[in-house]
Amino acid sequence: MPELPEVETSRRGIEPHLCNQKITAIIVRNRQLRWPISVRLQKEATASTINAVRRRAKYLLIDTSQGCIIIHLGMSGSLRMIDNKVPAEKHDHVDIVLSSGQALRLRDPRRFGAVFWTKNDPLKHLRLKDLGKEPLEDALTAEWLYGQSRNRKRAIKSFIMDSKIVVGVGNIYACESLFLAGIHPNKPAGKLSMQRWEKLTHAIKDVLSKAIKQGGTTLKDFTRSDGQPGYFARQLTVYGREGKPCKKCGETLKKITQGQRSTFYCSQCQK
DNA sequence: CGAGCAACCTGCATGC
DNA sequence: TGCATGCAGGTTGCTC
Repeated sequence: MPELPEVETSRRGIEPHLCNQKITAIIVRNRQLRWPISVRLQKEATASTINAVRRRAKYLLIDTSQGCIIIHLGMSGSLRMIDNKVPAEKHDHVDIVLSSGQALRLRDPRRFGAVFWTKNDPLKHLRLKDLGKEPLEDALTAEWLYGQSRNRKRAIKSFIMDSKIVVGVGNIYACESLFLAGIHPNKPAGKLSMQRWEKLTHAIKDVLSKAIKQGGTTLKDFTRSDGQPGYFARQLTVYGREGKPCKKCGETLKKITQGQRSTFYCSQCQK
C-alpha cells in the first residue's frame, strides 16, 4: 500500500543489493498485473547488469546494461531481497534473480502493480512521460503551484493528488498535508492565496520527507524474510481517525468522500 | 475543465 | 462457522 515514502524507502533498501549485480534469471509466476508483464522482460533483461536504481513518482527504475525495468507497487505491492532458495508464497509474482544468490521478490496480492521493460529512456515511457513535478525537488515551488491552480475550481485535495501536477501525494499524505497547512480539503484550488500555497507546499515536502526519514530508520534490513520491508509505523494526525479528537484542538475529526476516496479532516483547524 | 463512476483484484474487519 | 457487505495506501479511462 505504498505511497511515495514507501517507494523511496524500498528503493534505498534494495539499491545496495542490486547495483553491479548480473541478472541471472527472471521468474514470472503470474504476468497478469495491472498490465500484463511483457515476455520480452525475461528474454532481454536476463544476463544484463544492473547499473542503478532510481525513482520517478511512485515508479522504481532499475537501469540495466540492456534496458530499464520499471516497477509500480500499486496498492498492495512490496519488494524484498531474499535468498533465492526461499520458496515463493501465494502472491509472489516475480523474482529477479541475481549473481549474488539473492533475488528481488515482488509480492502483490491485489495485482494493481505493474512491471514494464523498455530499451528506451524510461522517462519517455507512456506511463511516465506526462508526470508532474517531484514534490521533494526544488523545482516544485509555491509560486509554480499557485500559477497552475489559477482559475481551477477543483477541490484542493484532488488538485494536489493529480499526478499531472505533482506526483507522489497519495491519499494519506494529501490528508495529512492539508491538515498541517490548515486548509479545508474542499477548498477550490484556484482560490488559495499565495501565502496559503506557501504553507501547503511546505507541508507536503515536510510530511513526505519526514515519512521517508522514518522509513529509513525503521527499515534496517531489507534482506530478512520476516517482517514487512517497505512498511513502517506512521504517525498520522487525521488519516483514519474520524470520530476521534483532533490532536491540535480536540474537535471531533470528520470523514467525507471526495472522488471515491476517503478524506479525513478537522473542521475547526482547516478552513 | 472537472465531477462522477466503473474497472482492475484480494484480504480483512464487521455484522448477522 | 459461514456468508454478505464494505472498505483499503493507486491509476486509467469513460461519460456527462
